[in-house]
Amino acid sequence: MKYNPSVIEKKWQEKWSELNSFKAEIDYNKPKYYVLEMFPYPSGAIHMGHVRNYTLGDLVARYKKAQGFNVLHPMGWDSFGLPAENAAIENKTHPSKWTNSNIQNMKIQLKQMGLSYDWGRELSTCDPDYYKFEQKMFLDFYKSGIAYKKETLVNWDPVENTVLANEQVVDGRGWRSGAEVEKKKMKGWFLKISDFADELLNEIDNLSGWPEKVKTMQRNWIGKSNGAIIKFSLDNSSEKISIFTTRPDTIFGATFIAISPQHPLAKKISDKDSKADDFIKFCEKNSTKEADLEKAEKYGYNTNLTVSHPFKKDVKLKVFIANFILMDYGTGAIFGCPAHDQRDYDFATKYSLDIIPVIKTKESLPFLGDGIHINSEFLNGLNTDDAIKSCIKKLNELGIGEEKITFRIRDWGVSRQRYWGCPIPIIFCDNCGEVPVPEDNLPITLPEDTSFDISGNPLDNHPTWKYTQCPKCNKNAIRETDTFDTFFESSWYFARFTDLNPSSAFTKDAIKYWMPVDQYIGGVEHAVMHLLYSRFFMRALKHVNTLDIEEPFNSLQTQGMVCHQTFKTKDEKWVFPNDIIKKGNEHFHSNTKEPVIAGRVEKMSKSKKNVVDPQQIIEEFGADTARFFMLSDSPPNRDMEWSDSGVEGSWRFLNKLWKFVISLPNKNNQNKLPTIISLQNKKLLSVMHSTIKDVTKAIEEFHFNIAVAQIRNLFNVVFSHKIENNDDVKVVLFVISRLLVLINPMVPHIAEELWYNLGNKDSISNESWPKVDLDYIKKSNVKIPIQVNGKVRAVVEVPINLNNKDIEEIALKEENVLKFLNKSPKKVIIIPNRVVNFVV
RNA sequence: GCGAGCGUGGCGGAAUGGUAGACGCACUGGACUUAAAAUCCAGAGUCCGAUAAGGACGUGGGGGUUCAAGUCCCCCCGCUCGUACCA
Repeated sequence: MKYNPSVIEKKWQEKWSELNSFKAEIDYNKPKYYVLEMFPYPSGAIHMGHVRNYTLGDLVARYKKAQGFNVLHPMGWDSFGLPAENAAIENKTHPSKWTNSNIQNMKIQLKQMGLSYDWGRELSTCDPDYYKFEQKMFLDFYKSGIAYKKETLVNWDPVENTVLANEQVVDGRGWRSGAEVEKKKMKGWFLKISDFADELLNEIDNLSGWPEKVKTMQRNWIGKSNGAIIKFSLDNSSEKISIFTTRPDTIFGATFIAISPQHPLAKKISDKDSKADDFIKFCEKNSTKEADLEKAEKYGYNTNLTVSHPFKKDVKLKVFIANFILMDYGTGAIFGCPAHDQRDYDFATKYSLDIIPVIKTKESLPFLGDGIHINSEFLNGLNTDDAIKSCIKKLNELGIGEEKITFRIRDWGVSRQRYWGCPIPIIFCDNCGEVPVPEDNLPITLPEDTSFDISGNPLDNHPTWKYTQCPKCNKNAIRETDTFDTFFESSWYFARFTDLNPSSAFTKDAIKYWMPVDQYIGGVEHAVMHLLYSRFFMRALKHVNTLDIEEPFNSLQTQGMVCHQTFKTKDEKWVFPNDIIKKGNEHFHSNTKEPVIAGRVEKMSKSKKNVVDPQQIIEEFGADTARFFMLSDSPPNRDMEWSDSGVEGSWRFLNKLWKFVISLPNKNNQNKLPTIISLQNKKLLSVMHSTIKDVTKAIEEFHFNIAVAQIRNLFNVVFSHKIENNDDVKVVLFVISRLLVLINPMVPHIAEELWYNLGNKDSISNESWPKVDLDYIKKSNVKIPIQVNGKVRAVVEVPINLNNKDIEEIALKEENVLKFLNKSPKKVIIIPNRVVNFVV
């Protein structure tokens, strides 16, 4: 019988489906475990990133099931978003049609991977039955003040008359039109994540199951800073400029003021000063991307206005409008202290402004460290901390400033001027203003007859959709034509999975039983935004009494990218790996036979053509091989390289395992060990028990590649085990059956089939995780390296826990040790059972 | 620019501060075969040495802490992710 994955994989997928093997139901007698992988955007077909993500999740789900947990493992579709709209424009297919056919296709592919999902809980965010609930959530947020409208800057394509996503801005130009992008002010809906900033920050400390790097990134993103507001009086005016600073102690080193081009004062100035207006317009010719803004050269415009120094009335500071000051941070204005800030220093040098050191230092300026203050009147002689306190006290006394905490995090703009998203349930009435849509009228669904030919927002362009009556006064009114950011949908889908109840978003019992998600798995690229928005959303829903959850994800694992070698022809054209023929170390194009240059290993991307289609791998080798390779090569949190030879290695291993099990004799009872166990059998059992221990540990620690290595190692030992009598057979059957249980979460189809071949009636998916017998692992001897000056000169095997004196004696009998130990050692370091080091 | 992470043989990667390179891939030799593939057995970081014993070197680069550093600290280089309207 040959290993034929296409037959057995289909067989077991059907069986699991028939038996409802992975259906999750509340069971108060069992501990629950909720495993979730980030749901995919239905782009058309699954790619290797999905295969990796879902293989990791499936391993956890199946492992936890074997551990006796009641496992919830659902899957759905993050189906609103920009690509559907682009497809509509390019291929003239309606977003809903395109999206749903993608979903169908991808669902078939996911099923072929043999993932243990409870498909009864499938959801799709573009379904009105899903998004109707978030319209209600938005109305609750609106009524409680969490949602509000404000003006913001967007990327505007003046040719297409449309708002561009940052992604659609390439080198400052619209991706389709090529027109220079402008910043445009536009009103949009925002959620007050800033009200929750402090709580979101503090609670990071309690996310013990999260990677430190993600927590650090979130802390930095929220960016709490303690500082002060200082009000500067504008000369010859009653106007004041409020600035925010984290270093009020350097106030005597202030030599200029800089305000954002979007600052209200900048606008006032530009009304009277056409050059200022030109400068502001110049600043607006940049994308809204932070990286672009920061990398752009720093410019300032001297407004010729001055302010007085708050503590030295005769000192005048020039007021600049500067392109690097963000209106969204602090107050949109700063004072510049060139001596102690790099950016201020660069700016002052460029515009020949004074540089006044106020902290004593021998180092060159700008000096960014702490120290004793000079040139600072009442702050002289103080260190930084004391000077900050002292300065704030004085500001308070004079009524010109105060202590202030600001956050870097900005409120979440949820408005998108697009069709393929959830409509925002607000109506604008000339009489009544903003009016929320009455809950009885939800959901507000998208019109199906939409044209994507005209530029701009299709909902706004639609001939009838936006026209309606005001729910309050019944007069003609207009609907909000913005739709939600798709992060809105992904901020609560995990809670919705606990119960797809048609009448309410959540049910109390299901939430209480299943939430929070015990293990969430997805790409690092979501480390901040999606994960932070989800944490915020839970709190916002709690605030409006919809849910009683704070932290949605108990434990988080982030996976690395799937990479592959790139290939280029001589004339710099990318070539698909599929079209490559390898001869020795050289590569050739399969059609043209021309030599091809092998490039770097990079993240799989369509543009570089270094993609391998999972579908093809599954067809050629089966899902188990694909899954096994995904797990075996790299630890989950690191990037991995997809290699053909690696896949073949996995394929070979599964074949070897198959042949070995199929050819075993006397497969009747795998649970009976012989009454007397021979030494060689004892050794095998010992390896098995330490493997169970190590595999369990590796899985718990998310080091799946180590788990794979341990299992392979156990198999190598069984494989070379001498089978000479019936006792040996019994032991090998005992070991191999447990090996199958260990490997089942990785390669469930072959594990099921071999389990069945061993004579088992029940599915291996219902089998519990093998237990470790520590008696088999106990060691009597231990190998200890003997070092001289930290270099290993011999290794001795001694009884475990042997006393230091005896170990030293044995060590000193080693010839090679004595060779390097020409005088008596200065010091002897003995770490019991570990190491002996003679220091000469 | 800023924030975060990563860097170990030819390659993917193992290593509670305690024998660096587990396991796998590629490779080499052997068995089987008319031959090849597949499979099985064995070898292997680099250099010196004899193919041995043994030694020197070796975890991106430079410095430091320690009896002992891939692991801890400082500086630098390279790559990757995020940077708020891609998901």
